[in-house]
Amino acid sequence: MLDHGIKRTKIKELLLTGEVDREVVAKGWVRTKRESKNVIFITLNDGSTMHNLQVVVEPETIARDILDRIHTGAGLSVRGILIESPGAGQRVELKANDIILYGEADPEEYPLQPKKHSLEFLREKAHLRFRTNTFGAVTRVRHVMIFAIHKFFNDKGFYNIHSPIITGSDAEGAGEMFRVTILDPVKPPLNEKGEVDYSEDFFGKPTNLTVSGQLEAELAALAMSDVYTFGPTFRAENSNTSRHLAEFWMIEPEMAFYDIHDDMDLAEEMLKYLVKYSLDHCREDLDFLAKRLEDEEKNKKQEERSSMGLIEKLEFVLNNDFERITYTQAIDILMNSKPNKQKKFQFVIEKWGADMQSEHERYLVEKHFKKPVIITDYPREIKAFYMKQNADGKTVRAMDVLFPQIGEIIGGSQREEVLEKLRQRIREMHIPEETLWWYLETRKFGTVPHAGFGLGFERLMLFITGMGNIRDVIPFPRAPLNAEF
RNA sequence: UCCCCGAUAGCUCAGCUGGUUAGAGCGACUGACUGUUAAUCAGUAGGUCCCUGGUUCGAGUCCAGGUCGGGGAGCCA
Repeated sequence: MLDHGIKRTKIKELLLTGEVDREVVAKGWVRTKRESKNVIFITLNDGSTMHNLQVVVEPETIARDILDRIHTGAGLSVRGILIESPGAGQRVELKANDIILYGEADPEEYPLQPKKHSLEFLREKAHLRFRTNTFGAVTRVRHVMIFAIHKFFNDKGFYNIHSPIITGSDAEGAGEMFRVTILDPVKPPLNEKGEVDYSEDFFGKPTNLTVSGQLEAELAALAMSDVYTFGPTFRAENSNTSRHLAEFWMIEPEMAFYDIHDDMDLAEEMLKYLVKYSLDHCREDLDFLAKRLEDEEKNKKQEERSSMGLIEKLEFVLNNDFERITYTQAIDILMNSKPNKQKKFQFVIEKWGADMQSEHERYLVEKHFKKPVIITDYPREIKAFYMKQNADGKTVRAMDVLFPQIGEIIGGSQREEVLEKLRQRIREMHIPEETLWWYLETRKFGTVPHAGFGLGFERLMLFITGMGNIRDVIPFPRAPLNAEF
């Protein structure tokens, strides 16, 4: 678009290069306007950076009618000369010669006024919250993390696999699924028994949205060696927490010839890579989010305040090895812990085999080790059918990576590659074997040891940005009773 | 799904043991002033006190049910 006869330059570039005394065009949305007799200041943002461009207008140069209609939220194009700023606070500013007002924003109605808004309020305005500093920063960081994930795997020779979003198998066992159907919900076709006849449905059988791409990733890994998926994942659980979504994005690498230790090494290397990448490429946005978090912490009671700032927390993860312990060791630590002995835990650990609650995970990560912890070799009874069974007959080669505040950020395992052991586990868990025939054939033909894990992308985003609610790190969160926008 | 808390102006909130015209700050608007930085100062407008029912002479306030939101738990990533 050449509305002013000159190509538009993004604000990030205008501020970065700082080449003054040249004619440029900037486009964006008004954050604030300050008006006085001899000069008007318009603060413009176009999403390319946290920072705003200060547009300076001498009232007589621009039609009064236009100036009166510019308010917070309006969309404009400004042609002018980029000059050194005489004022403090910015190096350069744009002295306007011409302004095109694309769209007004009636200040009586526009919800985002130049003041602090609560995240809860902004969640209800998800269509406009991209225009706020906080959500703009989160959006930029989110993009950089998506890119870094692909770069990490690409540099290591992994292949990205698009696993299916609609699936005919409900054997993954990772949670409640969303049904996909074109049948009439009021009058579905029925069979002789009076049940819904899915042979009449689009796929000729019941289908759902995927809860995991892992099983398909395994198929690919058992030919391509190293693969990963990065796609949307759907869980129809009635989860109402700040850490769960009904629709989220998951990264699932799957590697042939990896054992559980290789798997852990990769998980740790990847998390550190992503943290470092964010510090190297999103520093301004992270500094802003750190400041935001700090201000928020000031309103908290002393004992609830976190001991580290956002940047320190990220650097801490980067500079320390994750603690690796077995489930058995974890249970020992917990059973001998003060809160357990004094019955301070809501769920007191009494014996080996108990499932760990988040209070226990939090104790290990935040109190005992004070750093990320990887727990391995869980009792087989509390883990999925596909996990590699240990020789002790009691445990499986699972690993969970636990992070402060968010808890489980990664769940993974070495996979059971021995056909008979896998079959036996499937039967014990009453999973219909025939629905997994294709999965089992990879163990029948050229099976090899392999491993993988799942990283919840929005959980990573929580950690990187320091945001407290998962609904604020994804543009349009889907959660129970919430599918607006 | 369970436990706890909340819903009052556009936003964030105050409103005592029920009492007559429901308040503040911010934002918006108007004016003054100013190379300003979420400017400053003065003024103006703005309310179905979430919904339904109940108790009462009288309900923003008390009770019951519901809806929505937040925190925690479970499920998990």
